[in-house]
Amino acid sequence: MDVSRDYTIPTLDDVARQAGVSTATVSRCLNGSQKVTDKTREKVMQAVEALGYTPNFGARAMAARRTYTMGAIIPTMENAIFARGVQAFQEQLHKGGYTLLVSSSAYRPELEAEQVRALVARGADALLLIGYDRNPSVYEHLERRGMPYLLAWAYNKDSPHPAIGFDNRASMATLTGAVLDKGHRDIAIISGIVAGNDRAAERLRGIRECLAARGLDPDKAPMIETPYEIENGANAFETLMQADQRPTVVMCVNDVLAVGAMQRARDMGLEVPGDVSITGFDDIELARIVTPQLTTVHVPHREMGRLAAQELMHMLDDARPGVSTELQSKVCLRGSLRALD
Amino acid sequence: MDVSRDYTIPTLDDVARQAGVSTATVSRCLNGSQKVTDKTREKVMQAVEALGYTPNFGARAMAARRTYTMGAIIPTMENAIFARGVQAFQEQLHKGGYTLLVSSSAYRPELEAEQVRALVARGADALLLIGYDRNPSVYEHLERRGMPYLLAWAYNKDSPHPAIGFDNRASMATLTGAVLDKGHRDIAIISGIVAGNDRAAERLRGIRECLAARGLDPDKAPMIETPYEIENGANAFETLMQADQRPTVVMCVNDVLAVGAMQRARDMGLEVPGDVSITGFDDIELARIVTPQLTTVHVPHREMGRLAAQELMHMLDDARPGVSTELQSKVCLRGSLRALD
DNA sequence: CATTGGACTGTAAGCGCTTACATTCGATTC
DNA sequence: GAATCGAATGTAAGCGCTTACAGTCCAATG
Repeated sequence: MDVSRDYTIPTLDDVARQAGVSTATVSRCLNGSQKVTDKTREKVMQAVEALGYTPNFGARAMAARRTYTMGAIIPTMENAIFARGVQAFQEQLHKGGYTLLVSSSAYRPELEAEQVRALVARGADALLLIGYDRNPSVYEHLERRGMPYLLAWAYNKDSPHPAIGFDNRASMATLTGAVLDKGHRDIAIISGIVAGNDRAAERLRGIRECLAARGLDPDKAPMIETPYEIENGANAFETLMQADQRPTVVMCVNDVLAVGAMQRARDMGLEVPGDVSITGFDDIELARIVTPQLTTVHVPHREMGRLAAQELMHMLDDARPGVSTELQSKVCLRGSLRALD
Repeated sequence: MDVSRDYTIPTLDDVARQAGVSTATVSRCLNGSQKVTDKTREKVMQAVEALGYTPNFGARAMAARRTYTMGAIIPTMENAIFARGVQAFQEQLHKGGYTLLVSSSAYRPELEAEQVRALVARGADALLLIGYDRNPSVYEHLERRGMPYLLAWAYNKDSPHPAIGFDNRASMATLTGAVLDKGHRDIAIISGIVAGNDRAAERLRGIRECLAARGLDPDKAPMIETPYEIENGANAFETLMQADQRPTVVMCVNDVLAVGAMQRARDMGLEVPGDVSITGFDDIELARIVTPQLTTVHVPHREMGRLAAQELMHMLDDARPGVSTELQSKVCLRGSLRALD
């Protein structure tokens, strides 16, 4: 008798023995196959209950070669940029009987590649990734194993990769237009790190193109590039405001940076929007919590998440390639942006 | 020739064949065993590279009966209450070579039980859970399989379960004392749902006990119990402020509710803290972002996460039961609480 | 009553990996 | 040069599950 452990993890065999049937029958019960008598099913379920049996996921995955698990790799969990979208993604998956595994790449490309491998290794049936820019070897790895994937938070009609998102460049251009319409000409920019981040890059481009189209020189607009953190937004703002010619508006490439800017403005004793206007992008929850509320671009996060889940499940069910979808964003004018007289 | 798929997922066997060695040798290379010649190792690594091989996690878990994966089940990912702690938890685990799997129970006990099973099934070596209150069957299930676990965000010296956290009741009592010291006597309370949530329950108790100790009747303090959502905090605040005798301070059981309250105060045209003071609990990032900054209780989230990871890894390494640790919280007096004249 | 067919159940072959144990191979020692 | 021994490598037995295929059973049929 083995004394070292007085507990045993019950297996399918244990259940089968206890119920007096074969393992195949137990498996069939557990997987909702019709070909089981009610009487048998009941016996089995009782045994399962009595033993406190839970199927071993790894074994099941290996035998069935299907896990009903989706993987998602997002650049960050620390700030809320992706929270709502992922939440909706997961809710929709849940309805379809799928489980979601999320991991974060901290905006580091090599980490993303590692996470992809990890999720693939864990048997994810398909993957959700953010944006287009990444090492080609990642796409290669995915192709090589025939792993279905979908990109989100970006849309580029010229790309071969299936994606569901919106046009970051055009959205930001629209917002910039609105800022110019308010009479602003001295614009400063706080951007996220552009390398390996097409969303940030496209948004920045959107501002510059709009400025150029309106006859302003984009290169004249002071710009700071900094990682997506509230604190960084605050520091960047402070630096920008120390220039000889202060900007009348600071446009941030996302809400997190913008909130940091607002915070520092307050700490510096500057009124928003009286002394300086501030804009963001994403319309995360924070945008409405700050005082004044933040002018930003609303992204249909929830819908994007939901549709991404649907598309991925269809791809799997029908074994067909992914289809891209473009969603619309919307500029939200709120208190942080004022009209110049 | 199989035409239906032109890709094949390489296996250990493929690598072994390509490298001209046995699967055992390949496995040894991959798992860092010393017993391999440098020459052999090199051959193997080349084959791995050439084939783009990634080990199948499920198979590995099954064979090795160890996954180097920890599971954590937190009540919510949607608001940031647990974000920093979990982040630190995961960083520390990473240093020890562990991977973290997180899932959220949405404050629903039955869902938590399901998640526990799911993580166990996925082969988690150990689990991190939040607080004490849960269905006994969960603890039973854990015991039965000999699954190591640790509780966090709460500490109760009388409980048999290993935990790492702080005394929610005493912390809240201290804050309440500070509020009373400022001259407040008309206190209203916004609490989270207490059922199945010992943290909320203890915090509430902390307020009531402090009031009683100071000769005030706890039952006189208006109280609203509502789920942890900004919006709910806002609504509760509005309701409380419609009473005949307005409170001079609204104490919230966590920062999320408090931020909601502040938001609604602003929308109702009430000055904080001029017209009404507001306090929170947790000291999440938001607490410093709102204007005025929130008076709250600082919880050592990061340290808690880090220590939890260490303890769990030690439990696994030494195959020993968990040890409880109590951490200290600290009241942070900030702009949202004013002294009554 | 023998035959047939359909519905359920059982048998057993893997899924891709780790690892105890057996084997081989050199180098060292006498 | 034979014996010895430790290190490197190979062999093969599972880990817990699903599922193709085979087998069984019983009611319906002739």
